[in-house]
Amino acid sequence: MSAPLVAPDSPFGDWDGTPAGARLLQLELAERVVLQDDFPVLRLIAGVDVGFEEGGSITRAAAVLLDADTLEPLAERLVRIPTSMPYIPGLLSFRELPAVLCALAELPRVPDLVFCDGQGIAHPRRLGIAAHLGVASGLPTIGVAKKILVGTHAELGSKRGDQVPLMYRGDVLGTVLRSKDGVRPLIVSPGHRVSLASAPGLVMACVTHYRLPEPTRLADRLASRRAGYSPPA
DNA sequence: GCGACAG
DNA sequence: ATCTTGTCGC
Repeated sequence: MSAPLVAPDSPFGDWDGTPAGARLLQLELAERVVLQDDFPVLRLIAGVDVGFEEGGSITRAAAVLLDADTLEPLAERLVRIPTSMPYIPGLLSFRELPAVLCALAELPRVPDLVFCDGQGIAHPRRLGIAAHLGVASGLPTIGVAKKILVGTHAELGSKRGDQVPLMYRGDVLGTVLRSKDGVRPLIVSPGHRVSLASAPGLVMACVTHYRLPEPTRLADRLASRRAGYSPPA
């Protein structure tokens, strides 16, 4: 048998490398997103996030595996890869996904659900990095962003747990969620194999004493190489 | 044409 | 995201 000539399984298939091509690919991949809950068991949750070194030339992706019930970290992995694309609003996954997939693959076990820093379907073409990660990995994912990319929403209460739908062009694309009293709300949207209705609850179940849920909070600490422990108990 | 714009 | 000390506020 002949050895495969070329088959570098890029997470972007046959992308031509241009921003225009990336947008077209997003439209195709968005059709594969499943917005129904599909995770029979929920024992392991992973959190992923990205950071940079050397003024941006090196991309650092962190993946943390936690026990879904106790939220105790079971394992964490960090990968460093040369940055291949600049940040372009709406095309974030093309810059960060390669590194994220590597870090996720390094985990000792496959998670039942993945929390990703950034938007899920709350995106111009319904394919934020969390949704793209879900379609690319096949895993259930939820996007947990700190800011809105697109969409508007009604006024939000100031107490922990308060939430209002994020609207965009007549559709509900996510939930603006107050994870703690008085803090800036989180923008939660389904990535893949998770419904719009259950995403907020899944995120709140992972919030302890901080604004960010444990999965992405720990991954964020690792990716941004910020040390620090978690005092209050 | 003029802004807005995840990380 | 990242560059960076102290400072205002709950």
